[in-house]
Amino acid sequence: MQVIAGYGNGVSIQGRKRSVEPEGEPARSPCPVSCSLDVLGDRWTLLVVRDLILGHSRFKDFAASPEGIPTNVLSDRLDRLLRSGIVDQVPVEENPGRMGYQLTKKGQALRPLLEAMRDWGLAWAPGARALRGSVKTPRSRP
Amino acid sequence: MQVIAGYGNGVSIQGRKRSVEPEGEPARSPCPVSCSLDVLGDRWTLLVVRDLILGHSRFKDFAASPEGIPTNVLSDRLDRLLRSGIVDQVPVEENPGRMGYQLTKKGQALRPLLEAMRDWGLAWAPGARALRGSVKTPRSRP
DNA sequence: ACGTTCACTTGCATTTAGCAAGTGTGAATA
DNA sequence: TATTCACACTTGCTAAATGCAAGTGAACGT
Repeated sequence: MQVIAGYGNGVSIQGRKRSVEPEGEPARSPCPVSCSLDVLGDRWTLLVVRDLILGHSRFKDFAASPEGIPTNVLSDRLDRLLRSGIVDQVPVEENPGRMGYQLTKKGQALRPLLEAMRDWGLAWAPGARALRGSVKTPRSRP
Repeated sequence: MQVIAGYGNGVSIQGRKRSVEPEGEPARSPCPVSCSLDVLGDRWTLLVVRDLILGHSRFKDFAASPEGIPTNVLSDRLDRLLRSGIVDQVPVEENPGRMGYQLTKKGQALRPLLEAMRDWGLAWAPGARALRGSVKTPRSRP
């Protein structure tokens, strides 16, 4: 489901802005870990968040990431991220009328989680290695 | 696939110890976040790790968690966790001959990740609330 | 005006999740 | 010893999600 051009909430600009309806499924339990996994628990969602943290903002950029997310899955994940308030849409600077994605406050709050995941991966996952342009822990300037 | 009684690695004790063969799929990319998600990226795996951190060690305990993991999925996740070296099996203390699960060092290293997930859930997930016996940040004694 | 890029959608085969029921072994009980 | 019970799974089946290739239409560049 993805209403493209409609009245009501999520006013469309040239058939590009998705309508953002609140959300779907009920939580499996009140456990905060479980609730987080209800939103983030799959193989792709956090990779999109990673890309957003790295500064990517457009569909093609997410699709071009080395893991190769299928476009229908990407479309679905962006939709969920919008509905759960982790990202929102803004007109692309160099090209208004085209929409890009960015993290909301709620989404930016995922940075420590991504960093923990990166750290564990570096320490314990066999094939992982530090990458140019990977998520960095912010440091106070010297 | 789950060899129950066999010679070779993973010597069985009364048909309860799973054979632990290295692992399956190749990494999607060398990104440490992606590599972590290759192992942890689904709706159940980290809930099992949470239970292990909470001190649970047996199949029935995981199965009894409020999220209600199906037993076939639980079986599969324990298998993967074993193969990826995040948990191992030990005889249950009060009842040797019965096997329980526990975190390895690699698995214990997931604690910061779980804590980050708990923190984000508490701060941003609608239905989340702190639970008795939930994952706690260890504090230095006063 | 025309072709290209972009952001998706659609169709379809394969895989995984979810549910209920069944199986074999060890432990407890009669 | 025979029965029952609990436990740790497995099996079978349906529904949903994933993965891949191809298609669509608005926007952009020329």
